[in-house]
Amino acid sequence: MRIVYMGTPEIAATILERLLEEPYEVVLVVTQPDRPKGRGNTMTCSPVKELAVSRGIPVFTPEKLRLPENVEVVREANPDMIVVAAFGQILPKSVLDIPQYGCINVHASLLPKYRGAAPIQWSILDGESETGVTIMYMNEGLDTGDILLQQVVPIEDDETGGSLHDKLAVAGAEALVQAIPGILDGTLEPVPQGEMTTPYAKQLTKEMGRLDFSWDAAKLARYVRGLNPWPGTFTFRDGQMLKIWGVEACDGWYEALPGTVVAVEKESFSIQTGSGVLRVTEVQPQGKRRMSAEEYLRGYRLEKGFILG
RNA sequence: CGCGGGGUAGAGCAGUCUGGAAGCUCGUCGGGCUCAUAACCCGGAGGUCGCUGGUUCAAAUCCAGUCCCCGCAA
Repeated sequence: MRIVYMGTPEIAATILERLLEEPYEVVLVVTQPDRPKGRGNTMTCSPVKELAVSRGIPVFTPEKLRLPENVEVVREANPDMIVVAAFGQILPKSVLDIPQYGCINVHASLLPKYRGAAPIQWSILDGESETGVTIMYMNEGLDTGDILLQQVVPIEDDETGGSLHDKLAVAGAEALVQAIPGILDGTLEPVPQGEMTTPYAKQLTKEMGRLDFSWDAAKLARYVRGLNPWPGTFTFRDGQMLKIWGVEACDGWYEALPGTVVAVEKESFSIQTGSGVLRVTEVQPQGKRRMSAEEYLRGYRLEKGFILG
């Protein structure tokens, strides 16, 4: 069977790598064009492109897939099935109609929950106790196609966006290769999605990581975990950014404004929030590397009563 | 050449502008106090100040180059 694979970031590369272990023929990989990235703005290619190139698979990087000449490239690959995972572009109907077995999408949530760009992190931010992956047919909506297969993944208490991302990448890859035979022989029954019960999992931004200490400590802790490692959470101290990487939500209340440092111990310091206290255990000062709160406190003395934010 | 911060004892920082004997907090080692301690007191070890070259009587500090780490923006 001929497959055209479309995907861009790390999670899509993990899934592609697993797919390549199966006896299908991945004839073309479609991914986002190289972009200037990081310090120095060096041109960087997507993880999916990197993998495809290393395996000698043809790569197509259209700026806009929906342009007719680009659709034609996909058609000429003559795919029996198109597999899409975090591609980053909407597929026009002209592409959806190409393969006889349809366009299959791997999505990192239990649809219809968390349609959108960042389902993994939002499930943590919202305090969900479980999430999962969905294999579905694609249609013209945004993550609205009929469901073929789902797999639940629990969210641990110390789960971070990064750790959950890795788990869902593996789960998604396994679910995909498990689903494909059932799709081919028609034994996997597509089930329409219900109404979405969560807000759209909109794209994450750096600004989302700015901690508002008037929130309750539990929510702040979820943000610190969910936005780790990207985009990360931060506050300010004397105008300098201070990234917050490790925290613990505690009960307790001090007579102090949210954002006030209410306790400084050997290995941590605590901040008053709108409700409860946030105990900080790992930070990163601007221009410095990540370090434990213990290390931080040795050099950057912090006094009780100091206000962050 | 996108903008910017930084590399100083095992760790985290100050000192650099205004060159002139290497400092702070913690750890570590030894001793003391204590019923006891992660607490307190006394004492010690540990650094070619990222690397290379230059200026100078003298460079962590000034100049040039180079390697590495990080933040922002995209």
